[in-house]
Amino acid sequence: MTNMTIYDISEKAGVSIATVSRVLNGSNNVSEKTKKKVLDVINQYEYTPNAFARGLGLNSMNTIGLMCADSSDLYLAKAIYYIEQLLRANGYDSILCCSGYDLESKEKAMDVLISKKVDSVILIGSNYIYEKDEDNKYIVDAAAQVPVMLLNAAFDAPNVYSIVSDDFTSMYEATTQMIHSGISDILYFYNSTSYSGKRKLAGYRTAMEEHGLLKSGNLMQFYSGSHEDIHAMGSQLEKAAEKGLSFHGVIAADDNLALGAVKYAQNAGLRIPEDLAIVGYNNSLLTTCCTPELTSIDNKLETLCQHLITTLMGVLTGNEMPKKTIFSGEIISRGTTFSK
Amino acid sequence: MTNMTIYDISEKAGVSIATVSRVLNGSNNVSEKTKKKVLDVINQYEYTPNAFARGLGLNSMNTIGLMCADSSDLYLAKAIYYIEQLLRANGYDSILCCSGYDLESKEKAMDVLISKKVDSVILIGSNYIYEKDEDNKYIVDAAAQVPVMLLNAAFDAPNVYSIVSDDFTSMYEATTQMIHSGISDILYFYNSTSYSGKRKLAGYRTAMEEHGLLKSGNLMQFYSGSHEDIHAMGSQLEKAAEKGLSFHGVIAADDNLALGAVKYAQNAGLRIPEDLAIVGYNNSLLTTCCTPELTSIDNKLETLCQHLITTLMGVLTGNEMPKKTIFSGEIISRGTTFSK
DNA sequence: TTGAAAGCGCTAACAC
DNA sequence: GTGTTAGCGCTTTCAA
Repeated sequence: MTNMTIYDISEKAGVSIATVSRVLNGSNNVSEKTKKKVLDVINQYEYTPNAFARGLGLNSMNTIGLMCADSSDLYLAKAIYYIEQLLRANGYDSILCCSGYDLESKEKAMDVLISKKVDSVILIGSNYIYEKDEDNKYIVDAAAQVPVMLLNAAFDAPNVYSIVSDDFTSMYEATTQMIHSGISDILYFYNSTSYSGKRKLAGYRTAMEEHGLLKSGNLMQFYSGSHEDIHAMGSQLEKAAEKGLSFHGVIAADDNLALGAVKYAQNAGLRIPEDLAIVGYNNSLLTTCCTPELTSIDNKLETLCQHLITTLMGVLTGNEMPKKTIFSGEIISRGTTFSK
Repeated sequence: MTNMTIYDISEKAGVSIATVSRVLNGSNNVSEKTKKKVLDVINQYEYTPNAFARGLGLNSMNTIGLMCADSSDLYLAKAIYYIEQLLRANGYDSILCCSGYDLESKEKAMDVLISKKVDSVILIGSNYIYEKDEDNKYIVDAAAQVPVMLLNAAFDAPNVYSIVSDDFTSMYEATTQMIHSGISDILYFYNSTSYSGKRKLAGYRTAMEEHGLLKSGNLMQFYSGSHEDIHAMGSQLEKAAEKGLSFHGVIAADDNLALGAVKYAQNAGLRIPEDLAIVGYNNSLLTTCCTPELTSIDNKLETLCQHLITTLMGVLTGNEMPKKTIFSGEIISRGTTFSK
C-alpha cells in the first residue's frame, strides 16, 4: 500500500509518530523491541516517507546537482557516470542539468538546481569558469548557498572546491616528447578556450618556445565546428596545409580532434606516424577505433571523480577540505607516435 | 536576499500570502495592479519559493526520473541528452539514476526515483524488460504510481508507454541487402538479449533463413566482454575464424561491435568490404572514426526521444495517448559495405 | 479580487 | 525510551 503517512504507521504500530520518525532516521534512542515492531509495520505496508515533507523539515533532500554542458560528450558522459555512482554509494541522488555552453543558460541551469535545494552543485567540465570575474558571479552566488565543486576547472572563491588534472604539464610533456622524437613543426589543434583549454595550450606553447619552434601563429589551429564532425576537423587541417602550412606532428586538445588529424592524414596519403605523428587527449574509447591506434593523454578521470566526491563528502560533514587538488596525467603511447 | 518566505513577500507587498501564491502560480484572479506590486517585491528580493513546501502541497515537483543502465554508453548518453533538453523545454527537471544492468539494482533505482516523487519515470534503453513477467513487476508497480515511459523497449501494462525503433525490420533489411550483394556467410555479432537485442537477432535470422543460409549456429556470435574493449571483440572473431568458421560479412548489434570486426579484419589482413563486409547499428560517432567508414543503421534516436516526450506531456496533461509507437530505421551506407 | 485558515507529512525540541 | 507539539513554506478551499 502506498501513500501512507507516518501517522498511519504510528497507529498500526501502536506508538507515536516521533518514535516512527526515530526508527526511520536510525536514532539510537529506541528500544530494540519497539524498533522491530515499527519496522515490521513499515515493511508490511511498504511505507516510504514523503520526501517533500522530510525536505521541508531538514531543508535538504540528499540530492546533489550535476551540471555539464553536454551529457552526450564522451568525456563528460563518463564523468557523469562515475560521479553518479559514487554519489549513490554515499546515499545521495543526483539531479542532472545539461546547461549548454553559453553563460546565460548556465546561470539559468544553476538557478534551477539551487531552487531544487540541492546540497551541493558539481560543475563538470572546464567551461564553467570565465576570464572575466563578473562572468563567474553565478558561481560565487551559488557558493553562498551550497558548496560548489569544480571538475577540471579551478576558481578561487569561498566554498568553491577545485579538482583538476595538470593539463599544462601533460601537454608540455607530450609536446616535448614529440620534439625529442625529431619533429619540429608541430601543430596544435584545439576547440576550447576554457580554463583547461588555456592550460593545455600554454603547455604546448611553453614547450615549443623553449625550443624556439613556435615560428608561426598558424601552428595553433582553432576549430569551431561540431564536436562530432570528424570530417570537418580533417578538412580544416587539409586547408591549412594547402595554404602552405607545414607540420609533421599534431597535438590535439581531445581525441575527437586527433581523429580529425588521422582522417586528414589518410585522405592526404600521409603515413602515420612517419609523415604525421598525432597525440590526442582523454584516452577515450576513440583511441582504439582508428588505425593506427591513437596515442593519447590519460587525465585520470576516474581518480578525479573519486577525489571530488571524497572532498564533497568531507565538506558536507563539516570538515576542512583542500580548496584545490591537482592530479597529473599520463601519456599512453600507441601507434600514432614513435615509441620512445 | 535569499531564504525569504512567502510571508516576507506578502508583508513587503502589503498583501496576504494567498495573493502572493496566486501571483506565483499565474492565477488570473489577481488585479494587474496588485500583481505588479507583488512581482516587483519578488524581483527586488530575488525571492524563489521553497520547492519542498511547494511539493508538499502539490505532491509534485515537476521532476521526471531518468533511468539508464550506464550513462557513459555512447548511445544512452545521447538519449539522456535529448531527453533532458526536451524535458527542460517543457518545464520539467530530471533526476538521473544509473541503474546498472542487474535486476536488483534496477528495482532499487526505481524505488529511489519513486520515493523522490517524480511525476514519471523514463526507462532509457531496452534492457529493462525481462522475459519472465515476474521480473517486470517492478515496472508494473511503478506504473501504478506514475506513468512509465520506455525508450527502445516495449511492454504492455497499464500506464506504460513504449516508443521503439523497428529493429527487426532494420536488421532484416540490412541482412537481406548484404545477401543480395552476394555474401552468403554472414556472421551476426551481438552482446545483448534485451527486448531490442532479440528483435535485432530475429531480423537477421529471418532474412538468413528465408534464403536458406543459416547453416551453423556459430554464425551467431555472442560477445560478453566490456562494451568498450574493441580488441576483445576483434579477438573473439579471430578465434571463431581460427576454429574454421567462415564468414565474409558481419552484421553487428551496435557500432562498437562492428568496430571490433573492423579491427579483426585489419589484423587478419582482410580487405573491407571485399573480404569482409561490415554493418553496425546506431549510426554513432564511431562510424566516422575508422577506415573505411562504417555502414550503420540509424534508428532515429532524436525522433524517438521527441516522440517520447510528446507522449509523456500528453499523458501528464490527462490526454489519451498511444501505448506503443514504432518508428523505422534507415541504413546509412558507408565504406564497409558494397554500395548498392 | 482578496484574505483567513486549514492542511500537506515530516523533524526535532521539549516534556514525561 | 517514548509521546506531545510546534513549526517548515506553500497551496487551496471558503468567506468576505
